[in-house]
Amino acid sequence: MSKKSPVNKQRFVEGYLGYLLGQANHAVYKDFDAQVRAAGLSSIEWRVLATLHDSPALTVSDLAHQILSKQPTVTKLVQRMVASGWLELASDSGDQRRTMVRATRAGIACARPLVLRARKHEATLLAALGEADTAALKSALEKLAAL
Amino acid sequence: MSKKSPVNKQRFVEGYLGYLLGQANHAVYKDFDAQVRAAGLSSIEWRVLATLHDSPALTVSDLAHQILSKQPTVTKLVQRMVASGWLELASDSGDQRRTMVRATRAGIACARPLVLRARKHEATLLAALGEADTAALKSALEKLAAL
DNA sequence: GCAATTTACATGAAAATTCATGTAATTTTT
DNA sequence: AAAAATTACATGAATTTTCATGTAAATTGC
Repeated sequence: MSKKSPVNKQRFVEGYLGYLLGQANHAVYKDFDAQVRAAGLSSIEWRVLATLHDSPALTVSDLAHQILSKQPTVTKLVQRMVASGWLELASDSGDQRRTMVRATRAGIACARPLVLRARKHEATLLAALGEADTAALKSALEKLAAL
Repeated sequence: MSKKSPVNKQRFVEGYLGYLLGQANHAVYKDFDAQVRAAGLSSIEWRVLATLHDSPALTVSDLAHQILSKQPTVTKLVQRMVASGWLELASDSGDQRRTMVRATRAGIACARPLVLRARKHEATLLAALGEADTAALKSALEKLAAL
């Protein structure tokens, strides 16, 4: 690995917010990813089902926005997930341009145990952080996300 | 867009740490991304140069680890960036298996103005957060990244 | 010091993503 | 109400990423 010097900010990326966020994100996600793969999902498919399993149908664009991906990516991802039986499409009677996407029973069934594990995993992490830090962290992240 | 209800945690992803981190990460990165593209870099190329512009040569694996990517991805990314003149390769006399990667003058010259802008961008964001929240945030993120 | 194992990277084929653009439905202008 | 502009999504081609595996160098065990 690499020797860890205590608070060594020689290099730009050390301490840089973008890098810290990326690292934390990656660290948090990495453990859990194994469980996602074991359930037969890719990371992005998990994000889709985590979003849709307890949500009414979303448009392709809304879904793309929620999972932080681009519209063409999601169009094709959704097509694959429909073929896999995890999602289904419907049209919006009010606006024929829209493609409404929702989870099927199978998709929800696939997501549910993962959601439970995700909650547990999060609880473990947050317990390690402590309540005070957790509250501060979530609040700061929400502020950042809101710009 | 979507109506914002105040603290509505009906849906799983709302308030979920993985989602919050992803959102914050995305929000922070998104503004800045335009400047990266304007400098002729992709996001991942920026990460490489941000890492290498002020660092001694790294192995391909170390670089992959630092930019949170996989080794084959980085091998090929590096090959492209060598062709673009931003990186150069060297061998390690002690271990012939290694490929050492470092930024060229051109790569450093490309990165430097972006680094300045990244610092400014970060300062703006953190100013909006406030000093206390900033300290708490960075500390919590470091803890998370350390597992 | 040789065989077995591990480490570091490269690579080919397959899959996913992205960009640019296309098409159709809706909304806005005038 | 027709034309213009915008919105929502799909798609083809090119690029990038990923997985599985290959190769060569270094390390470990005996």
